[in-house]
Parts: sequence; C-alpha cells; structure tokens
Amino acid sequence: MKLSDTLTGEKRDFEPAGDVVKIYVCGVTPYSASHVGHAMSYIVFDVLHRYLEYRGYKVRRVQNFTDIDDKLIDRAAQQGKTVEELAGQYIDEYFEDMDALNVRKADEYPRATQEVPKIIEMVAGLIEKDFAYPSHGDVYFRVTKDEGYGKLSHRSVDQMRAGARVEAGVEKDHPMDFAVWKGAKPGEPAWDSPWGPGRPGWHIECSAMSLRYLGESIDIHGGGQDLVFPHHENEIAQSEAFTGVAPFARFWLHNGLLLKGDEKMSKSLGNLVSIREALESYSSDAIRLSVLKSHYRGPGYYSDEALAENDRALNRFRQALQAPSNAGAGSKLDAAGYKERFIGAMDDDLNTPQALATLFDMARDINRDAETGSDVGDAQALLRELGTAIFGLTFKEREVEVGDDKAAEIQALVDRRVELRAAKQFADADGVRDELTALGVTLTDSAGGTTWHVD
RNA sequence: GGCGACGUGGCCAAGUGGUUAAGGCGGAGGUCUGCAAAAUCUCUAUCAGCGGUUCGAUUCCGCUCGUCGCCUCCA
Repeated sequence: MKLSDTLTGEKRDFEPAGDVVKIYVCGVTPYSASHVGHAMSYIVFDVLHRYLEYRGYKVRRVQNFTDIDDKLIDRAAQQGKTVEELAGQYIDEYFEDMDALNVRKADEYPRATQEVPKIIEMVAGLIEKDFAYPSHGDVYFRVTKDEGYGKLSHRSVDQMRAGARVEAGVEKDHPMDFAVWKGAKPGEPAWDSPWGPGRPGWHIECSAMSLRYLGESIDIHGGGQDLVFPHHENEIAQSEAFTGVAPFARFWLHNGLLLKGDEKMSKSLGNLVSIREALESYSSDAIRLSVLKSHYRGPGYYSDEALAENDRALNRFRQALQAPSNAGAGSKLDAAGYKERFIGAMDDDLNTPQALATLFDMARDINRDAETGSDVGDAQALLRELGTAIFGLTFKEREVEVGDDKAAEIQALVDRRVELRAAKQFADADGVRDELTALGVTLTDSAGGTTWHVD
C-alpha cells in the first residue's frame, strides 16, 4: 500500500521496517472535553490501524496523554483541583468518548507525568552532546546545532525567524530555541532534576515515550496538521539528536483539520463542539461517515446538515444488509470485485471516499439483485465486514427512547389503521397515519404487516 | 512577510493528459405500492479566470482572483 509522507512530500510504498508496524500518535492534553476535531483525528488513525491489520500486519500503536502543561496547571488552580485530578477526569472522559465513537484502544497510553525519568535522561543526553543548554532553570534545545531543523515543515530557521513572535525576556541563544525542560514556578507541580525542580517541555515527552515504547525508529508518526510545526519538527530534532538514529519516523501522517463554517474549530474562536454534544444528536456511524467521506489529508467541515445527511445515507446500508437473500438461487451476486476495488482504494493512501463509494455501489447492487430473488449473501457479508471491521461502523439504527405508555398509545393507533386498511377505508387510515406522523412515527407497510419507528 | 494546501454539478466529495468526470445528499420524472415509506431505473457538471507546454489538459507549468491552515497552545 502507499502512504503519503509529510516529510518528503511524497506518496510512496509502505512496508514496516520490522515484523510489527510501529505507530505513534500524539494524544490530547486533558484539560477540557474532547471535541469533534479530536474525533476526526483519532478516527483516521483508528481506520489506519484497522486497515493495516486487515492487510495482515501486526500493529503496535502508542498514544500519549500530555497530562502536565500550562493550561492544565491554570485550569486546575481555577477549579481548586490538583492537576492530577483534572487530567484524570478528562482522560476518563476521553476514553468514554472514544468508546462511544467505536475507536479501538491503542496498545499503550503513556502519560508524561509517568515518564519523567526517561525525559530527564534524554535532556541530560542532549546537553552532553551540546544539543541543549540549561538557562535559568530551563533547558533549551539548540536549533542552530541541528542542520536538519525545519525539514518536516519545509522551512529554514531564517524563514521562521522572520515571522516569529519571539518570547520576550527569555534567556535563549537563538529565538527559535525551544524548551525541553521548564523550571517550576512557585506552587507548580515539579520534579527534581539536575537543573533544579521543573517539568518536561511539551515536545520532549513525545520523543521520550516514542523511544521508550517503540524504539529509536518507528514506522508511522501521526497527528493533526497543526502539530507539524513546531511539535513534530521539534520531536524529530530531539530524537535524532539524542539517538543519532535517523529517521525517527519513516512516515509522517497528518490529518487535515476540522473546520466549522470557514474557520478552524478551536477554543479561541469559541466554536468548539464536544464529542458528547455531537453524540446527543447524531450516531457514531454518522460522525465516522463524515470523516470517511473526505480524504484524511484534506480539511473536514462540521455542520449539522452534513451529519443529518449522513444518517440518511446510512439507511442505504441498513436496507441493503436487511434485503432478503435467496440462498442457493441460480443467480448469485459476486462479491470479489467489490473487495478488490475497496482494497485498491484503501491501498492508495487510505482513499476512504473511494472505498466508501464502493460500499454504496455494493449496497445498490445488493438491493437490485435481492428484488429479483438472487443470492446476495456473500455481498451482504462483505459489506458488513468491510463496514464494521475497517470503517468501524455499527450499522445500528440510532436508538430513540420511547416510553412504554407512549409505545402502547402508538401501537393502538397503528392497530386501528391496520383494521381500517383491511376494511379498505383508506381515507380514514391515512388520517390515522397523519396523527402518527405528528407524533414523529414513521410507518412501513409490507407484505408481512406494518412496522413503525420513531426518528 | 515566509511556508503549505485548496478552488470539480444545488450542497458535500473522489478522480484522470485523450473512450461514459466515482459516490452521498438534494431536485425532476418513471416502476413498485390502495396511498405512502423503502427500493430501483432515467435525467441533473466540461472541472475559478487568463496564458503556456502538448496532436490533445479539468488533470503539467506560470500568472491573477478567492478561500483555508501553519509560522504562538492546539488533533
């Protein structure tokens, strides 16, 4: 299969270096509820993981939690909680959200606060090689010492300097030098180190965790496009400087960002939609579909219209999966071609829109052939397998709570209409249906009787 | 200012140097159904604009216009 690599800018053949595909994905900073932008990113890497396994690879995926940083410290202080309590709360919520979205668990979820010894080891190693230097309780990475700095984000140190908004009053040798260790201010959580009490810089934790859990060189490093610079650029710099091994990651995969309206969804713009809010109105299938509908490297757009549209589209799959199959019929819908198309699309840098189109084509052909009494069992099984195993869909109807009393009331009306229809009093029957429609009930008449559901 | 991405039907969104430019939603019409719903069939685009390369470009190159992201914490 082919994958795009941000570093080289190329799409090229992917094979893991060893027996296991080693993947590191940058996780969240748990200081507030995860939003649908996070959902998009983790769904993308979930599908990557699922697809690699489908293609027969063993996969080891590691995803961190940045459970110590400025925002966590500030917010914990505001709420009168410890950083640990606050982070723990949102980590729990993160797992609940991902479960609800049917995102499979990574193999490891290391936390920055539990990796401090490894981080200190790296910082010390970087100082020893003169890639880093202590300054006033902090330790900074020396950007000018790294010739390759800027290779991921395709810019030179000089270019960055031109547009950089430089922190004032910080004792750095070069404006672009970044902190690998931050000295603690009074009252902040801190760990002892050779440079005084402090905590890890943001970037170093990912380098340390990737190194500890996956080794010096990994196959795929993933994250949102907004992490390319500075976070991933800095990870490369630290990791390769510390280990002397390159490449730190063989493929850099970055998902596009989720926009709302025409702007990025972000805290500062106040347009965040949390995952739990979205799940109040839409199914996880609909949310996953909105991610799969467009290519992972392009931007996503969040809108209520699109989510509602997805629920309608998903009905096509549910109908096709329920279509009657005439096992042993003379004519049989051959599933092999669809599978080949699906794999061909996914092998091409995870072209989920095209793979999804294959599934829709399959649904249409299943429905058409089922009407003529063909055996569509193989195709239905394939549709279900690809949809659930790789795309992580459930194909379940969104459950709407209907109380027992209301259900009895509805059923009584439905029964009355059935009687009226049997008596061919269609005008009255239609009147009853109007009443039911007003209650949000949709009826379906078929040879087997009348069924109803509430949207 | 620097770096990068993008501009395809009413909306969303794949794709290709040259036979019919996927798919979803929506719209119009037909089949089926007492009527609906569902399903199915048919129809619904010349690919931002201008130049260039080419026998031929929506697809390659340049410019213009427009949009977005990153350059500061961010999936």
